[in-house]
Amino acid sequence: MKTTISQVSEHVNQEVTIGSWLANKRSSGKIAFLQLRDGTGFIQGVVVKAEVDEETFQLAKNMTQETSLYITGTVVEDTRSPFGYELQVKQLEVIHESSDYPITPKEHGTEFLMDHRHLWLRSKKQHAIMKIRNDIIRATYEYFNQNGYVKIDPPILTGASAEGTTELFHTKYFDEEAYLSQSGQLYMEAAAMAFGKVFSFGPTFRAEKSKTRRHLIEFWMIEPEMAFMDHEDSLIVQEEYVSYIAQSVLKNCRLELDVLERDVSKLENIQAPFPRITYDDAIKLLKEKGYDDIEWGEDFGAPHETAIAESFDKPVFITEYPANIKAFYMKPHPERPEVVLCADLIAPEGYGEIIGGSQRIDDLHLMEQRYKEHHLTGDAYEWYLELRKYGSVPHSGFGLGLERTVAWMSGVEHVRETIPFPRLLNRLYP
RNA sequence: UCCACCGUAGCUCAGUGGUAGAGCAAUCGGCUGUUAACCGAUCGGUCGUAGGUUCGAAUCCUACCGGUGGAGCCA
Repeated sequence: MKTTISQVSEHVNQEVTIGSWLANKRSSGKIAFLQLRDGTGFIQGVVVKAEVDEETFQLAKNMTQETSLYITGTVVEDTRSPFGYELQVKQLEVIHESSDYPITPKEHGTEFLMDHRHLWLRSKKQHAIMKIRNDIIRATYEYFNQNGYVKIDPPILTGASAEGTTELFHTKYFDEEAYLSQSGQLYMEAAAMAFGKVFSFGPTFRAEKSKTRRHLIEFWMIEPEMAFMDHEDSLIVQEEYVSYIAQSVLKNCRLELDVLERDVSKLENIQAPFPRITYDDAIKLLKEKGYDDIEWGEDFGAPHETAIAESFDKPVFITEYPANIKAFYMKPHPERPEVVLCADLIAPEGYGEIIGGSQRIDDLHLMEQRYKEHHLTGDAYEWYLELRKYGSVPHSGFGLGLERTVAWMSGVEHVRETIPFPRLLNRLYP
């Protein structure tokens, strides 16, 4: 009977056939251990010389790394196996013999692994990270669908940008100039006015020459936008959603977290509500901690964010930033117009900013004033202004960076391992 | 873009002025419970590129190319 490694627990003491690849092997004169993978998991096949014909045993002994094969044997429970099960092999059928597979069981450097990303994805740790990524995406759809959101897909080719400050990728749109989307937000605001509560999930592109463990040139963002919800309502959605993801990963990815040696107590702690600190108090906190390289009105650097996050045992919201260091569309605080109704969610353990969100300006005249201040002119922005003209309502939204979230949940050091084929500074291949 | 460090065998690295090394991988042999298995043998190099100093350069100097870590910017 054909099955997969993930299904073997349902076939104990039965004979099964599994299409698989040889990840590694060990052998002695009379027994061979085949470490097999099939995409759904990893299992060990045991080939005992006395129990198979000579040809099969020789085949097992000489099999090369990453050879593809159909393996037939009896599923047995065995406590010596990390998966709880083993395959007592009866028969081997090689599909394709691999030779000189470059990624060996020993250590490799970053450049070599990145050059072989198409093969690196096969290894156990990368496999675990991608499974966690998949579960976070699945949990995202589940959470927003359960809470009455409609998934809306903003365009990737755009004629305008949400935040003019960051560098954009330029491209030709026939005879016009176009940009690759760096955020779907403006379109999601239009969608919220049509569907109430919406969310998007898609790639975004930033032509920033960033070179840190938290940056990718191409990354995926989840951007909910909610009509009739103010800043406070939005924070509640954010902490509920992030908690939902964390608990989902804990429930569905135990094996993967184990492979990654993730300290699960850190994930168990991700439960709403999250602590909040205003920008004003964050500045005070930093001063108390001895940081004298920042003044009110300046944005936090990575070390500042980490220092603030270290003061809390959960992710923390930093709220109400000065208006002049934030995006033009953010709504000013009603009593303090020098700050805006926004929040960044900072993850613990140095994973940095996971979410940026705000209540949006809903007043036409104020938005027109912001347009003037930011020199936003031309047709590209006209439609966005119209959203404030035809039944404008209070609304809020946020953007969650998927790769940073995956890195955080998985406990991996660098976001380049959290996307199948990362686009980095100076890396467009494979 | 700036700062720091690194480019030596397929991979990970040692070698700091006097004949190019180890472990892993690969190939051959041994081993009945291995967990990055182990033991023996074999194979494997224009020391990133170009120039300079020197009797002699992987080693010292200059430039360039590539990489890694960090900063800024951001999710």
